[in-house]
Amino acid sequence: MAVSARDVARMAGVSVSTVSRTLARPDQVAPETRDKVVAAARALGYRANPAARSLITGQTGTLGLVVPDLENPYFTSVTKGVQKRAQAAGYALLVADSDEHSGQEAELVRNMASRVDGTVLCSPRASDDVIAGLAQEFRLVLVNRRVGDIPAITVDNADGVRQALHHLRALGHGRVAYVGGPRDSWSHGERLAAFRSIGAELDLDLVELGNFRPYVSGGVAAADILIASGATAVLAYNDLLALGLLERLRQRGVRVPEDLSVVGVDNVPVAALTSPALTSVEVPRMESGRAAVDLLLAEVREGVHTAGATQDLSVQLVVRGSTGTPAAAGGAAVRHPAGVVTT
Amino acid sequence: MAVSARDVARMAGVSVSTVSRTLARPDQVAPETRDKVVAAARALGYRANPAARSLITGQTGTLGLVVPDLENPYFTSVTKGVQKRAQAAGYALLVADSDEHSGQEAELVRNMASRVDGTVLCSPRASDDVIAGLAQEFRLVLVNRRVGDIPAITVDNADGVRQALHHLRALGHGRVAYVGGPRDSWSHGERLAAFRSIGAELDLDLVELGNFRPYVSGGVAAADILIASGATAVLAYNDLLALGLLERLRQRGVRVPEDLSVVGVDNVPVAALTSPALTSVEVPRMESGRAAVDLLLAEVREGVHTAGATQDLSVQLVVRGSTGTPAAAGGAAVRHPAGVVTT
DNA sequence: CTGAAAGCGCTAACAC
DNA sequence: GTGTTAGCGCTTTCAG
Repeated sequence: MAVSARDVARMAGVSVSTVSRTLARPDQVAPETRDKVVAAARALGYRANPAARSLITGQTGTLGLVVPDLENPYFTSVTKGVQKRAQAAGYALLVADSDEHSGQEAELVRNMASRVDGTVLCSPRASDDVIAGLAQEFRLVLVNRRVGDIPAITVDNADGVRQALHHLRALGHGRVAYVGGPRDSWSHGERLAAFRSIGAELDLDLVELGNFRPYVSGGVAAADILIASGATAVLAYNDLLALGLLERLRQRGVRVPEDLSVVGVDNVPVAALTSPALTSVEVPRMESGRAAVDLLLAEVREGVHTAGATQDLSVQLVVRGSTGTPAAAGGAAVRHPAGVVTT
Repeated sequence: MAVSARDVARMAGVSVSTVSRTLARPDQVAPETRDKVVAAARALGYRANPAARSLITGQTGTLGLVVPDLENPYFTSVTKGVQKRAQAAGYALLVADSDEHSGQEAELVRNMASRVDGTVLCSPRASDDVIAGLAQEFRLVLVNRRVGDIPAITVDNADGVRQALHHLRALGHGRVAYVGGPRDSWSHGERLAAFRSIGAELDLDLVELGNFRPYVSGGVAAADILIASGATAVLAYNDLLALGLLERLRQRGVRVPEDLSVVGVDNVPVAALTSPALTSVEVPRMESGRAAVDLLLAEVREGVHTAGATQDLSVQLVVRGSTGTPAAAGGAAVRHPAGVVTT
């Protein structure tokens, strides 16, 4: 067994409660007593047993995180952000992966609930009802999802789509496609809605290609449909999909950006590495994680449900090689001169 | 407060110990009592408090994982493997990231030690002494590191390098460079040693380019030195480095694979997405994580230190577009006809 | 300022 | 088969 407070107490010649008090509120203890205790604790390498502490305080000193897929570089970054912030605040981090399976999310949250002081639920695919139920039972912060007034961190999806479409429009594209993500993804819903409304505003000829799994393979699957659609530009739900598109387009001999322009979302690190490099809407990945932890800790510490405390982070289009002016090929001619400011 | 065993006991009309027993060893309880208890537990949504349980059993039902960098796709995959296996075994997973800082590793392990039943320490950069000390104090399984007879999962680095060099040799390359990873990385040491010995065996003209941080930026930094070295082929410590090489080589107008062949290690998913796609030594990423958990659980369950229980996983070169026969350009002529079998 | 006492929720002997 | 008892290691009143 590890060294306990009793060992420290014995060595320092004080009682267990003094040991506890010394570590919790050093100022309420006589300086010399404190020194003795601290010395003994250090000598023995004492670390308070978190289980025993939890039992009495009701706090675990641990936070939870549930993501759809750890291998998706977007979630990887969010995870890193959450981890760093939690660590900085002295909290440990429990991580679970739902494998893009909406049914598992609630179960995972429930499983970790008794081990954590609060949970960050990132990009959940579960229904509003399920999430609302969870939030009622446990301390929850959502990322990339809005459900009632549950505290949440989101990004300005509509603005990202706006930047992308204005950019494509400015380049002269007339017919633009959207390769959708998971049907149950809230972000997908937001992006699709923005695609429709902003595309209409810009008088763009829109084509929706359907829903695809948010992996490279999804993009590969969507590419042929895209080619057949006659669009000269495409916005993908995320970079993984866009990367899959790029891959298959190359196979099919469709040149990017000469024949077709591609824009992704997330600006994951690998987007810069393909050739041509992928143009993408950068979203603050780590920052979302950090902000979520801040929200969670604010609640934990104040013990209150800071209802409605949310944050909508801004995004920024990063233009790289994969967007360009439509060529003669299958391309629509430039119908409107470029002149739209893309902020 | 959540519902406790006492609530269940009261509702079922039994004692607390019967509740506990019913959940732990249902067969040692009368069927009808069991039914009552189970019904009550379900009705109340009872979940045993893990802190209270830990306190008495000394087990936490949680495993720990420490990696150098969550954003490195290699570690991401290991993490996913660890998470999946832990989850499958009914364990929660605590994750910490040392940010490639060797000094932090011991601290992170210590911090989580009291919250977990054991820790997977992946690719640690710390010294043997530090790690040996840690292992003496806590239950530890190493990944990509061998220290004494601490249980460990490794991959056959020498064989990977062998496959890569034989492949390059078969293609006719005579002068081959190695772009090293972190000096403190055990895998780097293994790969470098194999590069030297196998390179010598093959009568290759070897050039060592030094140590670089295992990121894309490291590869970018190494590329110019590589070009100046006159090598016609290069093996990089890992794919991130290789990707950085590819990026900078393109900028410099060096054609891959015509002028220079590049081989990476890990075969991370993005290796397939560049053009030309990266040839890489595939290592079992998730599998390493799963195997590590299996080792850990074996110890936890048997309570014994299965000293020396280790596993060396095999690897496999994946040949893609980025390796080819050296061209006239800066290239050494084919000095030995290709004829080496690359297994 | 410090110690004694009570108990967090659970499990594990030990009786019955 | 089931209840009673005694803690696990810690924090926290409450006395002194």
